Amino acid sequence: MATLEEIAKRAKVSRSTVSRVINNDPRVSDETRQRVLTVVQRLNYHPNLAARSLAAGRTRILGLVIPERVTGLFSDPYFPILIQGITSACNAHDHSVMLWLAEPEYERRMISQVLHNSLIDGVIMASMLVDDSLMLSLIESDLPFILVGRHPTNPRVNYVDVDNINSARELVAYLIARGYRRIATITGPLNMIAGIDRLEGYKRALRDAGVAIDPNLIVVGDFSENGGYARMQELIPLKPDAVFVASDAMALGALRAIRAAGLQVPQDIALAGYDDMPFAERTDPPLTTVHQPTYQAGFTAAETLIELIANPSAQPRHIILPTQLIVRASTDLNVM
Amino acid sequence: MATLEEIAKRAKVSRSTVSRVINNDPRVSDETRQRVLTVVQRLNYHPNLAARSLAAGRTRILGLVIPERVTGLFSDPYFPILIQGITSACNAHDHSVMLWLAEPEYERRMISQVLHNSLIDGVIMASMLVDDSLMLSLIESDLPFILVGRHPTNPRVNYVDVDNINSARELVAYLIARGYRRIATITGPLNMIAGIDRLEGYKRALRDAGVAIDPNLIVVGDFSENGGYARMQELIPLKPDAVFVASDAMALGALRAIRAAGLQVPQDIALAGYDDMPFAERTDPPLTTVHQPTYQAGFTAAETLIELIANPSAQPRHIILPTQLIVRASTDLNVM
DNA sequence: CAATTATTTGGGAGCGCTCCCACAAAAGTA
DNA sequence: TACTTTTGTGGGAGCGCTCCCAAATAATTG
Repeated sequence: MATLEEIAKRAKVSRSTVSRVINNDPRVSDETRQRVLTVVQRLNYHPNLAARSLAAGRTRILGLVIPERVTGLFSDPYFPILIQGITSACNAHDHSVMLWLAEPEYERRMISQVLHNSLIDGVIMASMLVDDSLMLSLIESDLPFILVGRHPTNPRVNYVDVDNINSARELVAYLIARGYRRIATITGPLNMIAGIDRLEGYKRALRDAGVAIDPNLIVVGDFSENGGYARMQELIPLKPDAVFVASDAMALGALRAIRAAGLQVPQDIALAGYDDMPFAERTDPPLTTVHQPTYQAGFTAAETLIELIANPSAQPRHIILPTQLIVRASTDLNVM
Repeated sequence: MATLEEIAKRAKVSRSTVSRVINNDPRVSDETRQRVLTVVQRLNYHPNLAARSLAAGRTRILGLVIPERVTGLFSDPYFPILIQGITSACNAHDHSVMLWLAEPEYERRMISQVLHNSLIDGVIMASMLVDDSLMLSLIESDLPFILVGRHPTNPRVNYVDVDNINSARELVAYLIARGYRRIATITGPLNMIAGIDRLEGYKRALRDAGVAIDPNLIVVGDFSENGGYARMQELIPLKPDAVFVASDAMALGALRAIRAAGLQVPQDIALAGYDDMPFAERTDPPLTTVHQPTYQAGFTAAETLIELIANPSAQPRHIILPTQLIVRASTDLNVM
């Protein structure tokens, strides 16, 4: 494998000049640049990233950390779509991605790998728990990082998120407007900010409309399909007329549970999810839900992180992406 | 951040000795080793990977390349599960993963990134096309790599796979044994080896049973749910009594198409998939399919690659993992 | 036209580690 | 006792790059 020095010799310039050329330093004459580039291409030269990293302290590699407490979480298409957005942005900005799935049994090792890695310029963390220990370590470290999903308390933490509270509120307000009154909810895990916020949105909608909040109609789920099935089974005897489920994956399970009980959606129970996963428009009946731009969130997170790496003293970024209420037949027979 | 030299000074030994300790070299006295380890822990020292890589030429990082031609391919849970297996093995062997989703528009750049990266010790490629250009480059390079999915022609290429031909044959043979005769198939893409092999298994089963192969009953799909829906619509007018769909994701689409046509599974058309994805047991009716150990495939691929890196002159590895026919109600009302 | 400034180039130092060789001390052998 | 072997340790060289400073050359200015 060719080295800088070889290219230099071949192009009859110094190591430094070649380095300038491959790093797009303007202080090189066009003539020399051209000569160097020719040799670079002829020898198919690529700089050694390890050496570059060692000398410059930058690698153009982003670390991506995804929790994996619930194995099923990762078979939800949310993360794959998010990853696509991230890798797209990385491709567009000539960066690469290192991936860690946070297996609890290796947590300590992973944390030190990520923090002391010296091979990544920054970290993207997706939907961690509010008290995640890696996140606490990151806050103390000086490694740039960004969350997908807001941090509830620390305003200095960068994040990309959607307005979970208001979008959930809007969805439940819609259910109320449709005439439903006994509205239950299956929440996400309440140690995840998305779970907390969507529940808060549910409560606000009821409060805004003067509908009493019945604690029995609030059951805590785990974002998994099987969890949705089980929680829905608990809700059915309480005879809600509508259920807001905090994720489409859980809604899928809830739908099965309703069917298994011999009830119909939306005639007996109206059902609404959250996420607008690709399958939501193909369920039977199609699922009313909140569209959130998952791919875009990944893309934006990566792009913002790259900016933050270039400019570490920048103001904290709190980016809120727009959502959209998607009404389908699971809450209204007349739609689609 | 601490360096080797600092630890050495603090522990009153040389740089070399510290290096030996952190690399588990036996040529250190227990006493010295203990003293060094104490300092290492007190200072929370972690070797700089870039420096190590530069000096030693090894990084303990594996590259993972996943095709992304069809965006939907990645929202199929197959890849997430595979990735879980890979990262698990990496965790167990103290390795890390760099991820590339092969976006066609960046193909050339990705190839050179992967090949000239000097930051990865080897590459895992998942279900590439048979003539993938990165794979061709890898064959010419001396970077160790392993495929998930066999290579049809080159016996020197390492792979982990299942016996797609025989498992598909077994499934179709089961359909024949159940009395179905007019058996159609929706294949995978025929530029992927899994697509080719599963079709071959289908043909062999028919041939073995002396059932004529009707080319009209063979339609080429793309492993996506929407593709399955569309291909099934084409098949319905041909009135097959059973359909072997080459992936569960496509089978999901096919199931919708059959329902949309007002037909019943399995009474009007029996349906069988392939993969045994988590959702297959939750469809209505549950889906007969072939279980393949996806997580295990990822785990084995990573582990084998790590071995190959340690021992580059090893014999090529062709690892076949076992599959299992899973019979559910979509082919037999009496089951489950 | 001399003096200043801008542009372009070269080479040394050093990033933090591993590998090799040298050497001292301890252990084994004739 | 003198020799070889084993065990443990230290230090130099160097991996391939970037960054800094100096020097040479070209362009600009009063």
